[in-house]
Amino acid sequence: MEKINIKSLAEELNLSISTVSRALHDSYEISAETKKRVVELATKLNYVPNHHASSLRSKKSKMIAVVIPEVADSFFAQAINGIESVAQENGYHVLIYLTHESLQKEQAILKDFQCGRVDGVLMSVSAETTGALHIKELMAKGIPLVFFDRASDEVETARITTDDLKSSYAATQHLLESGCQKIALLSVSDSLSISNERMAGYKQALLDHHLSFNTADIVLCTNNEEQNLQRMISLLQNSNRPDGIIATVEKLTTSVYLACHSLQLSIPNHVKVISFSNLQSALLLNPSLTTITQPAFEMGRSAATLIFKSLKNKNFNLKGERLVIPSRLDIRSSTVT
Amino acid sequence: MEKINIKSLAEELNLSISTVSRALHDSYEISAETKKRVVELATKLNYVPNHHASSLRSKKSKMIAVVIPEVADSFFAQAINGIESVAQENGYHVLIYLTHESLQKEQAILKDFQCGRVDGVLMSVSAETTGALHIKELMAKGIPLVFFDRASDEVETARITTDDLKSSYAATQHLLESGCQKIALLSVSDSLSISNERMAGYKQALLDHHLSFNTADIVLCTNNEEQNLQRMISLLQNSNRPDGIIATVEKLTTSVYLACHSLQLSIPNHVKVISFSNLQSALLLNPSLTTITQPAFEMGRSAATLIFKSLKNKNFNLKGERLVIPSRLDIRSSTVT
DNA sequence: CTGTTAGCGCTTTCAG
DNA sequence: CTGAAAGCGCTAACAG
Repeated sequence: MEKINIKSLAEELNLSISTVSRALHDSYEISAETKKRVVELATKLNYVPNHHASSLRSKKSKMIAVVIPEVADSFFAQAINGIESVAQENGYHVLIYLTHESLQKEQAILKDFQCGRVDGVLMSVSAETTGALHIKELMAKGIPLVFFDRASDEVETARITTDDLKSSYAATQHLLESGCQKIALLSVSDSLSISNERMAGYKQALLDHHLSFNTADIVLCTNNEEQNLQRMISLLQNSNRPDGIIATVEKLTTSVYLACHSLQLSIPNHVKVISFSNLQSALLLNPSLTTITQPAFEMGRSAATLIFKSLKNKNFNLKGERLVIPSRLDIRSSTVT
Repeated sequence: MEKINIKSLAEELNLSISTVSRALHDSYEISAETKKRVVELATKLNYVPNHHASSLRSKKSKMIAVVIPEVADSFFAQAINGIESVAQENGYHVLIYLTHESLQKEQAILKDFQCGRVDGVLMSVSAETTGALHIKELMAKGIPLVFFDRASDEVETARITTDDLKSSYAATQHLLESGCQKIALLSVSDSLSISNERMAGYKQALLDHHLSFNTADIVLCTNNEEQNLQRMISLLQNSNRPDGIIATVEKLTTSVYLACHSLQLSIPNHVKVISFSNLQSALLLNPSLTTITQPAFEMGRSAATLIFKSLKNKNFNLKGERLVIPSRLDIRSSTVT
C-alpha cells in the first residue's frame, strides 16, 4: 500500500497540495464542493496527517507537558486525569515527565522544551528545587507555564493551589479541639511555598490557642522512606511524644502508621492523625484517618484550562492568575491499633 | 537573540551542517577534535535540537504512548511511574491517553498514531472494547504494541499480566477457609480476558471445595458509581446475602464499603472483603481489607522494557512474549463497622 | 574525516 | 477560489 499524504491526495483529485491542505483545515477560501471531495477521499483512504511535519512548519506542537515529582501519589494521578480530560476536549496531547524530586532532572526536562517540543507546560516543582532559572529561561522563549499545587515564588506566572494555610489551620484547630496537647507537623521541604503555607497555618493556629510553638515539633522528611520511618519512630517513642500529627503529604502517613504499629500505639487513641490527601476510595475505606482532601482533579482541570486559554488567546496574560481551590476537612475517628 | 540551530552552529564553526549533525550524534566518522569544538559551541550557545525536524526526517519520534482507561485508579498511577522511569532511562518521552473505557475514544487515539506520532504503544484495553481492528491496523503499520494488565485476545502481541486466575483462586480459597459460605464476585466486564481469568479462578476454587457455583453471585458492574452502589445494596440487603466478596477492581471496593456502611454491616464480621488493588499507602493504613496486591510498577517497567527492546532490536518478535508477574495476597482482618 | 544535496510532509506567503 | 514555490530544521545517502 502506497503511503498516503496530502500530496497523494492532491494528485488523485487533480488539485494542488495547498488546496488540499486548506480544505482539510476547513479554510474559508475553499469552495464547499472542493472541501467535500477532499474530505471524502481523505476518509476513504484513511488519511492520517503527519503531525511532525505540521509541527515543524507551523511551530505549534499541539502538545502540553505535565511535569510533576511523581505519580505514585494519588494527588497527581487525579490531577493528570483532570488535565488529560481538558486536553482531549481541546485537541491537545499530554506528555508526562517525572522529576522524582530531583532538580537536575527538572532542569534537563525543561531545557528540552526550549526547542518547541510542547506549546505549554503544567508544573509542580520538585521539593529539591530552589533556583528558578530553568523555569525563567523556558518562559523567556515564550512557552507559557502554569504551576499547580507546588509553585515557585521566584517565577511570575499563573498558579493553581489549594487553601493550604487555611486548611492546615483548620486541621491544627481540629486536633486542639479534640484535646491534643502537642501536635507535630510532618513536612517535606522548607523552601516550597506550599510547605511554608501549611507550616504557617499550623503555627497560627497554635498561637491563636495560646500555645507555644516548638521547632522540634516540625519534622522535615525526605524522599527516603526508611529514613522517614526511623524519624517517626524516634518522634513517637519519645516520652514527650506528640498526641497529634499532621502529615502535609499523603505518603508520610504510611510512615506514621507503620511507626505506630511497631510501637503499639493506637490511632487515634494515643495519637490523632490528619493527613493532606487525595485517596478517593482508600481513605474512604479507612475509618481512622481524618484527611484534608485536596481537589486534585479540579486543580488539574483548572491548570489545563488556563494554559489553553493562554494558548488560544495570545495576548492573555498568565501573570496575574491566582486560583485557590478549597480543600475539605474530612473528619473520621474510629480506632485502630 | 538569533535562533540557534545546527545551521548557525555550522556557520559559526566553518563546518558543514552535516558535520555538525554527525558530531552531535557522536558519529564515529568525525574527528575527536571537531566533535569537541562542536559540542563546546553547542553547550555555550545553549543549543537545543528541534525534535520535530528530526522526527520528520528520521521517521522516529522517540516517543511512546500509554493508552489506559483511567489514571484515577492507583494501579495505573504506579504503572505510569514504572513506564516513565524506563522511558527516561532510554531517552524516550511518554504520552498519556485516557480512554475512559470508551471504545470510540480508543479507536480515535490509536488512529492518530498511524502517522508515526509515536514509536510504540503500551496499552490496557478499555472494558468496552470488543473488536480489535483498530489495534491490528496500527500494528500493521509497523508500530509495536504491548498489552499490560488488560489484553485483547484477538491480537497477537506481547502481554504483561498478573496471575489473575491463580490469585482469584487464592482469594476465594482464603474466604472459604475463613468460613465463608456464600461468596460474591464483582466484575467489570464479561469480555476482558482479565475478567474471565479472575472469574475462572473463583469458579475453580468453589468447585474444588465442592461448592456449587451460582450465576447470581457474579455481579457485573459498570462505570457508573451510583448504579454500582445500588447493586451492592440490593446484593447485601438480600436475606440470602453473601458473607464474602471479591472485588476484581479496586474502585468497586468503595461501593462495597459504602453499602455496608449504609446497611450497618460490619467488615469483616458480617462480610469479608478481598479487593484486587494497588494502593500502597492507603490500604496499608486500612486494617480491614485483605487485598490482592498487584505489581503495577513492575508491570509498567516490564511492558516498557519490552517495547524498547523491540524498538532497538528491529527483528525482535513480540508475539511470543507472555510475562506473568505474580501478585500478592495481603491478609488483614481488623473489624470495621 | 568532511561537504553537497535531496528531501521528510506540511503550512503559508504570494500570485493569479 | 486555487496553484506555485519556498522553506521549517534535520538526516542520510553519496561523493570526495
